[in-house]
Amino acid sequence: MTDLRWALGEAAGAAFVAEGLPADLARVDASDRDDLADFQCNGALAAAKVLKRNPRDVALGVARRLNGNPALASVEVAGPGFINLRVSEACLSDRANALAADPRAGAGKVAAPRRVLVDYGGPNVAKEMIVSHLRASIIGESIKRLHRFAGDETLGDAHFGDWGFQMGLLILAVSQEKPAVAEVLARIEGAQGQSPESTEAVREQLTRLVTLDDLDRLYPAAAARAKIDAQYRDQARKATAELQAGRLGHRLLWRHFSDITRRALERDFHALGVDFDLWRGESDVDPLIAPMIAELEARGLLVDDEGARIVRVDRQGDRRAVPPLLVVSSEGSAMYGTTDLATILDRRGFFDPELVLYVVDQRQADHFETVFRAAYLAGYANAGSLEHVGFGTMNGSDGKPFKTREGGVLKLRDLIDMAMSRARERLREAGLGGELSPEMFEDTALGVAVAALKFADLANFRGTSYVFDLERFSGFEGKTGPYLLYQAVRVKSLLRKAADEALQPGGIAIRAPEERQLLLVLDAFCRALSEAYSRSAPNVVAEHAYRLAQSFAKFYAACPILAAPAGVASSRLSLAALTLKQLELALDILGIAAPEKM
RNA sequence: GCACUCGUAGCUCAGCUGGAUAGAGCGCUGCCCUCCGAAGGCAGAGGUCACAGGUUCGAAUCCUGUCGAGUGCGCCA
Repeated sequence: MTDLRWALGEAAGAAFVAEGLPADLARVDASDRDDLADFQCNGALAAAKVLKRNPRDVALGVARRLNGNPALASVEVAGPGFINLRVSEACLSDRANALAADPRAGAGKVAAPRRVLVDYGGPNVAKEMIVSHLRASIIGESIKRLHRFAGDETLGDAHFGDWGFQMGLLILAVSQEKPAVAEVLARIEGAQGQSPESTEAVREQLTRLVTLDDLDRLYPAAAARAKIDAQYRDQARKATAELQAGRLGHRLLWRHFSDITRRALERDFHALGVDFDLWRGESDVDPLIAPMIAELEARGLLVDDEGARIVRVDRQGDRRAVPPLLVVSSEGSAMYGTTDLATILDRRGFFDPELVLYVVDQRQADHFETVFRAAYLAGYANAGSLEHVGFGTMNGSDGKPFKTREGGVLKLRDLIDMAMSRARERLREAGLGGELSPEMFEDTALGVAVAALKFADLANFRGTSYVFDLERFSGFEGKTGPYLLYQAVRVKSLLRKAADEALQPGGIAIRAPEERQLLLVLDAFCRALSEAYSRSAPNVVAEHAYRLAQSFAKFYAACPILAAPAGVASSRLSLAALTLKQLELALDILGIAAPEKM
C-alpha cells in the first residue's frame, strides 16, 4: 500500500522524465501552504538550476503533463516554480477506504527485515531506579516497538547490571547484618557437593531472610561506608573476587539478590508499559571474558600500555584522538568496555544481530565509539552494525542536573506516584470516580499518568538535553499524553453509542474541509513511521499522533456524526473508526495504551 | 587545552536531506456546552530563528568565525 505522497511522487517522476529532467528531483511533500495546496513539488527549481533553464518554464512543462492525472483536482504553478497539487475528492475517498480496510492503517514494512537488538534501560541490582532511567526505558521501548512494527525480528535487552563491586558490597553487608544468612551459607559450603540441604531449600531460606527492602536499605549504607572505610572496601573487593571465582555460598546469595531485584523491576517496568525480552546480565558474559582476552592477545590486538592492556582503535585520518579500549586494568581486572565487548560476542552467539542499537545517554558517545571500533577490529561485529542512539541529559529548570526540592535525586517511583495522584484528582473532577470500579479507577489513573510521562518525554527529539519539569510532565491540557487518550476515548464512546443505535459504518466519502484535513494526516502515517525508523526518532511518531488527534478534534467539533443523514453518518463513523485504529497503533509504538473510559 | 552537542515566541520545545507568510503547547485576551465526552473547539496578541561573514536566484536549515550554555577526554560503570 502506498500513500498519496509517494504515488504523486511517482507521477511527478514520470512527468520529469518526459520533460527530460532528472527523476530523482521530483520529490513531492505535504504542502506547507494548506491554503494553496495539499501537496507540493519543488523539484522544478532544482532541475532548472542543473539544466540552466528558466524555473517557471520547467515547472509549467511538468504541470501540463500532470494536469490530466485523475487523482488531481488541480495543478498550479506558483511563485518562481512551485508546483502545487490538490487531490480530488474521489482520490481522497478511495484512499480513505483503502486505509480503513488495512489492519495496519497505512503503515508500511521494511523491504528487508533484519535481526535487531535494542539495548536499553540498564537497571542495576539493588540500585534504586531514578528519573534518568525513565528516558532510557521510554525511548528504548519505543525504538524497539518501531522496529518490531516495521517487520524486523527484534529483541529488547535490559542489559542488567548484576555483576561487579556492588554485588560484593551487598554480600558483605547482608552477611554482616544477618548471622542467619551467614550460617545457611556456611552449612552449604561446609558440606560441599553432598550437602544435606538442596539448593532449592537454601533459596527458600534466603527468600525468608533477605527481602528487597533489606537490599534497598543496606546498599546505600554499604556504598557510602566503602567510600570512607578502606578496610571495609577491601573486604567487599574480596567478596567480589570470591563471587566471580565461583564460591558457592556467594553465588547463591548473588542469585537471590538478582532474582528479587529483577522481579520487582519487571513489575515496575511493566506498569510503565516497558517489557524486556531479555534480561541478559553482565554476569552472563563473564565466562566469555577470559577466552576473549586470550584470543585478542594471540592475535596481537592487545598491547601493554602503562601497566594496563589495551586495544588501540585510532585510525589514520581521525579528526580527533580516539582513546584506546582498556581491556585489562593494571590490577588485572576486566573493565566496563571489556564487558561491553564480551556482550557483543555473546549476542553474536545467540542472536547474530544485524543491527544493535544502544539506547544510552549521549555522554557515553566516546565510549561506544571506542567499543565499536574494537569490535569491528576484532571481527566480532560487521562494520556499521553497532549504533549508539544517544539521548540528552536531564536538567532542572535552572539548567543544572535535576534535583528534588530537598536537593536529592528523584526516585522513579515517587514521580509515578505524583503523576498518578494528579490523574486521580482529574478523574474525580470529571465525576468518573463512581462509575468505575476501584480497580478500573486505579488502572485508568495509572494509564493517564504513564501517558503523561511518556508523551512529555517522547515529544522531544531524543538527542537534545531537556528540562525536566514536573508541571509539564504531568500536565493534562494541550499537547500531552492525556489529550491523545482523551481523543481516543471519545471515539470509543462514539462507536459504542453508534452500536447501541445500530448504526453501521459504511464507505467513506470525503467532503467537508475537516474531513479532507483529517484524511491527509491519516495518509501521512506511513511517512512518519519510516522517518522515525530511519532516524531512531520516536518524536516523529509522537508528533504524528498529536496532529492526528488534533485533526480529529476539529473534525469532531465541525462535523456531526450520529445526527447526520444516514449515508453521511456511516461514512463519518468509518472515518472515526479509522482514526481510532491509527491513533492506537501510533500510541502503541510510543508504548502508550488508551483505556475504554477516562 | 582538545573534541562533541546545543543557542528558534515570556516559558518548554518542533522544524534543520536549502524554497512561498518560521510552527506547536503552556501562559495571556476574547468567544463557544438546548447537539455525539469542554481533559475540547474557534479567534487574537507575541519572533531581526545568539551574533558576524560566506555559498546560492533563494538560508532557521549548508560553510567559516565570534560569543554563550552543556558534555566528554584509559585503570568507576
